[in-house]
Amino acid sequence: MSRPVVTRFAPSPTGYLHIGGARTALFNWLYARGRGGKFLLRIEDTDRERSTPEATAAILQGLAWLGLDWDGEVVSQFDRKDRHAEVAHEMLARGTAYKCFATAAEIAAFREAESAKGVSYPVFLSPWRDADPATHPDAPFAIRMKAPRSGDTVIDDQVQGHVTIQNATLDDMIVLRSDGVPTYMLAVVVDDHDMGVTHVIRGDDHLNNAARQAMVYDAMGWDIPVWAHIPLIFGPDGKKLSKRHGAVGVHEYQAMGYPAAGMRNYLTRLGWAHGDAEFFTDQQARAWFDLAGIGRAPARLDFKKLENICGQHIAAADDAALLHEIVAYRAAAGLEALTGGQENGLLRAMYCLKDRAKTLPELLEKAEFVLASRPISRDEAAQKALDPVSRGILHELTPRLQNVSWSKENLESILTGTATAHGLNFGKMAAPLRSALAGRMVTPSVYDMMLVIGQIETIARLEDAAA
RNA sequence: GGCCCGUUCGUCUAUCGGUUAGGACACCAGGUUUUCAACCUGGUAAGAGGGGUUCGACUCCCCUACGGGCUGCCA
Repeated sequence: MSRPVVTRFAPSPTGYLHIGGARTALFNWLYARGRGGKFLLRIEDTDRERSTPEATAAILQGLAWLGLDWDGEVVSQFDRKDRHAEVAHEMLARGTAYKCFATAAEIAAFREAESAKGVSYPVFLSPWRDADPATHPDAPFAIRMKAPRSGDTVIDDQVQGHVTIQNATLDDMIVLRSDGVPTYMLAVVVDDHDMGVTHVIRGDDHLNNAARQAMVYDAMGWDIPVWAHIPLIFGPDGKKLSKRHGAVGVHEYQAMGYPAAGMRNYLTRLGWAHGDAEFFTDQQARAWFDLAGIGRAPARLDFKKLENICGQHIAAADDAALLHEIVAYRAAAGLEALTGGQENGLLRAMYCLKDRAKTLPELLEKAEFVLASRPISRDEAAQKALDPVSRGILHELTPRLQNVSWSKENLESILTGTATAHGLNFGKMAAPLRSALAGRMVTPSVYDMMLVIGQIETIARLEDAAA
């Protein structure tokens, strides 16, 4: 009985990929990928005024960054307008739609008159619904769906449950405009049907529309897909997400240095739960994701939790993969590309870097010791750590490091030995060492730094600092 | 205005009529420590309000409040 799952993401190309849209795409992707199904992409570009190729490119880029791959070609809704019109005419032929000659001005006048009379819900009832074709004028007409005027339409939604909408509150929606251009309400249904979409997972701003769309499916005798209307995402203050909240486009999250795996995990968990699972891999997400686990209330963005999750993913990431992600991040953030030497250094240092950073820029900050080259520039705190006494100790240290085999054990005994000789605990001595080696005070362990940059470079930097 | 949806710790959530309402992030206190990150121990903290139904409601029903959505020849 179970047909293969086909889901889709259908953004309109009027801007960047919104974080909420990204989550919708992610849910669709997870659902399909977890079931061996297909995940399709359709660009709803029928609004020629607002659609731009740049926006389409931005959306594709955003999906690519998040690692959401789609099956087949990207479908352009605009390209399918002839098919939409064909369906509208078929509805006409079936008698489930009719020609309406009412002009926009007439409809506007009707609404105005109705609200003036105090009617709170002016549903426009076209006088042409049951008109004799013989009375049709030779004028432009729109095609309206002949919707049921009584009774209820029940949407069986996987997230919202059974939602009942009274048909009397719905007007006969236009499926084909008088200029022959199909409306969105018709196009979605035709496209979803033609593309074989079995599960429609989308924002709950479409919940009410689902009733009208169900009518189109019925009018054409098509199977209604499984519906799942998911709540929107709110800003940290519980208000609708908008630009004043800061980052709303996924590209901004990339530029802030959140790893894609962390974003996927966080976004999956936002509005969906699988028991107490908080941190999980893509494999687990695909295996666990289901419609039943989706919550009904809008969720707020929480950057602290995003960071925490991202930190765990950075720590768990493969070194080479992490390096690639860092390279991409720097490009996205408009930072200078790393040199080959810096990349190699990063790779060697990754083991002591990745479990101390929650974001990529934080990792890079702590990697300064391997990214910088002599002479090491020091920030203010690092300069303060190099007082005369400290310099003296560094100076005294270098010969001891000269003829030693470079291992953590040896370094440990030399450094702690020197510290105790001066009546210092190791913490006191680590400060000038950090300053000398990295030029800053927030770094990996001093042993790790020395091991990574090597004996010669270590001694050179200590001598520089002691001078 | 009408219709539709929603409401558990600050936040994300678990619970699917019977629990001392659990976990995670954040926060606070203490510990560890080589800075940061991390880690260990403990702690503060929730069913919007009001009615029902029931032996028993966070859970089912109704009302109110608040939030959101839809109400276009926009998508």
